[in-house]
Amino acid sequence: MNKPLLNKYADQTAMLVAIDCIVFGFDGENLKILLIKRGFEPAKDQWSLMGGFVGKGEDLEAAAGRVLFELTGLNNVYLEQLKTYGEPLRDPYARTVCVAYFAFIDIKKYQNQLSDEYHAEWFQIDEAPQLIFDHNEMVEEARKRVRYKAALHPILFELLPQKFTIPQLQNLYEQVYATRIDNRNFIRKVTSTGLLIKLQEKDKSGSKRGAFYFKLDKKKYKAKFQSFLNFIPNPDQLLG
Amino acid sequence: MNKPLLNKYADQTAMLVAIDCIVFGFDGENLKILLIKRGFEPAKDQWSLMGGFVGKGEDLEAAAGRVLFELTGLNNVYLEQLKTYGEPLRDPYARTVCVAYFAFIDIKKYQNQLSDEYHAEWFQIDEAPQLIFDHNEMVEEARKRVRYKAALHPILFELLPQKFTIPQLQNLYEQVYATRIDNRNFIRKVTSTGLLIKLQEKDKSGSKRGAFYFKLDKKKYKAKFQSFLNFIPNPDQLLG
DNA sequence: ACAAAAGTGTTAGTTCTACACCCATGT
DNA sequence: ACATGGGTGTAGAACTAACACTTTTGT
Repeated sequence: MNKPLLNKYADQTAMLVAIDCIVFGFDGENLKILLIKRGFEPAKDQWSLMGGFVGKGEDLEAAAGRVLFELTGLNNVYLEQLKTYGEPLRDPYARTVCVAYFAFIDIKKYQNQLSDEYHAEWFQIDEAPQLIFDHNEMVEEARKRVRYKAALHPILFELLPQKFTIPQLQNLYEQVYATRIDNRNFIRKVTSTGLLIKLQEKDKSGSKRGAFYFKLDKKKYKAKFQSFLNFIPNPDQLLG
Repeated sequence: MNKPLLNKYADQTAMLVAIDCIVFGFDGENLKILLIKRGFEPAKDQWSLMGGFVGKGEDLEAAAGRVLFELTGLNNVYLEQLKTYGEPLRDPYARTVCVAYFAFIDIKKYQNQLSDEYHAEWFQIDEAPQLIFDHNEMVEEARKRVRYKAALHPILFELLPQKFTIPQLQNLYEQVYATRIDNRNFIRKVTSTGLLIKLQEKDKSGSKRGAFYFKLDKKKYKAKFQSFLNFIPNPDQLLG
């Protein structure tokens, strides 16, 4: 801005604004998050969420997208603003307000080599290390938000490849909610949404019989995304 | 912070951080929002949300609470972080990242005289004027969020006085969703939650017969706040 | 007596959950 | 032939939505 600051503005304290991303991935077995080894002080070499400062003329979501691209080489990642953290001492070095985003990526699209400079690693959520600043709290809130949202909306499809099987999908829900789901009821629910298109092809990697692949009906997915779908039985009990 | 900035930090652009509050109130008839006439440039004398800059050692939520207190004279207001807005040009005067909160207050507790310096006024939402910057967008998103959340959680009680009648409560839901609700089904739902304690006293202002007052069972309210309560029939259709 | 809002029950349809067996295939 | 995971059906319970009349009381 090249205008002179007005009185009301002039007295204010400017702060750094950062974004951090909680990146979730699913490898078919476990739900994971992507962490990096921080390359600079403070807290150099400690595990951390991937983040970065918001640039001068940069929008918040654009900053998150940029940071994700730097880390994963992926664009068009599912990205949602989680919450903004502004506790004055959260970053011991400078007053930094942090807008946290969570992201879902198809873990198989992740290009490990691209992120060598960050020493990025996937962790099972329960086995994740201690993180810097308030990042553990962010991860916890992101998990809660994901559980909340996925109980009502078909958000978890963003974690799967384009072709997936229903057992894979069920396993993903079971991971997210750390619970067992009855497969007959689950299949009935997901198919009754009309969101899935059955393919001829089968995935034989998981069993001898093989499981049919499905893909998302993109149009219906977009149309129904805001509907309450109720994938999870008794969700109340699982949201703690 | 009195340490020297590190390289990684030193190059970054500091920004102003503000909070804005979408303050909802309910007068028994209509759902309203509280707006002020902005007292300083830019956009002096235009209608605006109540807001303020985040102070040097101040937490975000504390800043929102402070601003609300300045405006209404009330403490312990229901306050929830909505979303953070950071479009680079959203404030034409200086790069300002804004953390928006929404608040619910019992409109009768509002002390009009305290806010004379802001020229605050209650507006029916549909009759609200054009607001500065991106504030109209914030109001729209807050309305959506309230509709979403109130369909599942007993949040709207925060808008009512301690004693309220079921017809008042129903009217509030009807205002929020701009819909008519069947009173028999509504009563059954709210009473079956166990959240209400019936008082002996009646409110005779609305009818000759009078309607019994109820109050919240605070313990159950806290315990059940996270449960999915489903107050609204077919909520999908109403959330647009 | 009547107007105006409060309060009360029932039924049919839908959805939810719990539950157990057969199927297809590779080895 | 058998082991492994994939896929299918049903019945009882719970919940939802649609629906209309009686009660109370101030005027």
